[in-house]
Amino acid sequence: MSETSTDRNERPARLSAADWAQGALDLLGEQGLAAVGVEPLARRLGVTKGSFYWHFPSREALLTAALEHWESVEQETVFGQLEAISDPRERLRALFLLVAHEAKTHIIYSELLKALDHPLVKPVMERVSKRRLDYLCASFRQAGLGRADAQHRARLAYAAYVGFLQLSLQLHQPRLRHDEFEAYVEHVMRTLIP
Amino acid sequence: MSETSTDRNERPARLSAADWAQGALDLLGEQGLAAVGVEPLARRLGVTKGSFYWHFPSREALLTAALEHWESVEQETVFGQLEAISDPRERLRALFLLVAHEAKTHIIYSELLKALDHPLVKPVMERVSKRRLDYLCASFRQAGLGRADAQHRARLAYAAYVGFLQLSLQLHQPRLRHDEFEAYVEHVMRTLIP
DNA sequence: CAGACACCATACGCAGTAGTATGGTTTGGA
DNA sequence: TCCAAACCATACTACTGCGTATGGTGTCTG
Repeated sequence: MSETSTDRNERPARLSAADWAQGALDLLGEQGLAAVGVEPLARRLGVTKGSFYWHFPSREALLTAALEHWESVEQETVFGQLEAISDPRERLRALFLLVAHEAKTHIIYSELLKALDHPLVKPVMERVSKRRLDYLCASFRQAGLGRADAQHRARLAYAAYVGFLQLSLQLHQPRLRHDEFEAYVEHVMRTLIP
Repeated sequence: MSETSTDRNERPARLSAADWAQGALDLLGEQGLAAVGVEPLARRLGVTKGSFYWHFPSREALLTAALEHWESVEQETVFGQLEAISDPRERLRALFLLVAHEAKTHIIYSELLKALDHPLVKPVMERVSKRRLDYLCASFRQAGLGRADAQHRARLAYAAYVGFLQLSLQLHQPRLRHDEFEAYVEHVMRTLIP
């Protein structure tokens, strides 16, 4: 991510605005939005906030940049691989499996979900959630459901996704074993995919 | 809640520990756990923190008391009314409808869900969530599902509940109109109740 | 009526964070 | 080589929150 770093590994590296934004996203995924502060992040990156305020005018600007970057990456990450699959049922299955094997994007999504009261987060999440919901709804329609049913089923499936994230990532729940988890995903797909 | 208040209305009231705990829950439901601070809450109650530290030794103690109170009330509020219904399918329907018409308990539950990283919150939520999940699982079993299916269906239903809370309470989502909302609940029940 | 106790205000110390000001160091290019 | 820009450190101010110390006011009781 950082072109300005030495070939070696770490220490004597100059930072770019993108490095700060990426660091913010890392911290966000690990400890939540509240933990994304200027000084903590600076310590983490091995510099002081004197560096930060050269790249960004404020903490808000950092969050804006980080969220913007996440939102753009999120698009292709989640939906990019699914465009190829033509059969809607198979595509829904693939989507469930993709989402189930928790990637980094989902961790960040989960943390952002917990920070929906923040004015910078809300509009981003509204856009992302709406896109996903619409995609789900369209897929369920293609799978044969009627207009209203598809909408409701999409909402249900998406709520299940969100709830699963919270319960499994945050609460460390009985921490499903791998096979048990696969069985759960199978059950969900059988239940929700027409 | 406060026995020590004047018959009139507000101002010249002495506070009890229970008043502080209730105030903490109110604030928690409105602005999240992070907003439950000693001084902010004191301002809200029209006193200073000098009062607070007479009733509680620390902020932690306040949170502990508030969570304890919430957990005990939560029990009867959610499950109390359902014990009466014998038919498992009808009981599940009633549960869905009860939960769907968002009460105050669910708002607090939702906020606590966003604060699961907090050491005082996690054990409480683990207990509450486990009780609810077990209850759901047992009901699905009584409704005819096998052992594994009941467990998975319970997990799915509970995830849908959690996700619905986050999406509808936090994100103000297209903000379902009343009839549309009822239709959604109907769809969920048709889909999830065997 | 006079303590005694419950409840509260005021004032303080300490720590953490946002943001500013300013000067120092490194780097690339003329 | 030398300058200018990019990058960073240090040292501040201001604010907010937790917790403590201490003294004040209302109320109940003997």
